[in-house]
Amino acid sequence: MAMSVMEENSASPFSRQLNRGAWTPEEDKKLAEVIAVHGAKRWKAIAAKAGLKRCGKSCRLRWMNYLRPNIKRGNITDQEEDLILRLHKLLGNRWSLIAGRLPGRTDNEIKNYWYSHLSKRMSQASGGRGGSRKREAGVAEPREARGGSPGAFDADEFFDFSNESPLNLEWVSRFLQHDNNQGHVNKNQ
DNA sequence: AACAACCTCAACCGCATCAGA
DNA sequence: GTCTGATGCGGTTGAGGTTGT
Repeated sequence: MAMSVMEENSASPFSRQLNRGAWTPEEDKKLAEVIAVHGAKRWKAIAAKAGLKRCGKSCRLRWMNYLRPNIKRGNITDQEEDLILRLHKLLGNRWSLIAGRLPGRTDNEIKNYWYSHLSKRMSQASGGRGGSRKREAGVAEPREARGGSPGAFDADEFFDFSNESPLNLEWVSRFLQHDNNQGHVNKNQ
């Protein structure tokens, strides 16, 4: 298992012919074309079909964070920022879960926004040290907690408002009510 | 104008989990 | 039940841009 990962994204001699670094418009175009035909799955095969010297993982990331339709680019709104702050307070560094509540935003974008804007502000607000963003989040949880740990707060269930617009006010008010009542629920799971 | 320091964000890495054989 | 490849996620890095001196 580990071998497959190592084989795909390490800098081993076996992968040195792979492109790295920034994607070119040509690569983007090829990738989008292949995904349009074959769908966004089997990334290794997609990379091969597109003739890209990229690993499947890199193709997936590029698609998910940049090329995917409905990606909302540009400034995070005040409403979104407030939501991120509150969701992070509740969920910790579960960026994909937070991103799921912000249509058009990616986990990577939210993570970057957190580290570059919000964590700094949070540490200032709490009299913290500021400075390096490394290791500042502090509320990261064990990996086994991901995907919903049994018995504890089930974020997936909590956020299952499948018939609702993710940003509608009812959901927000439900969330805020929960947050006010159990604001620290995430911390000691 | 030149340089340094800082900031932002796209991309990479390593690991865990999922799913199919 | 085990193995293996694929996928998803959070943490981290580094290039390029911006701001300050």
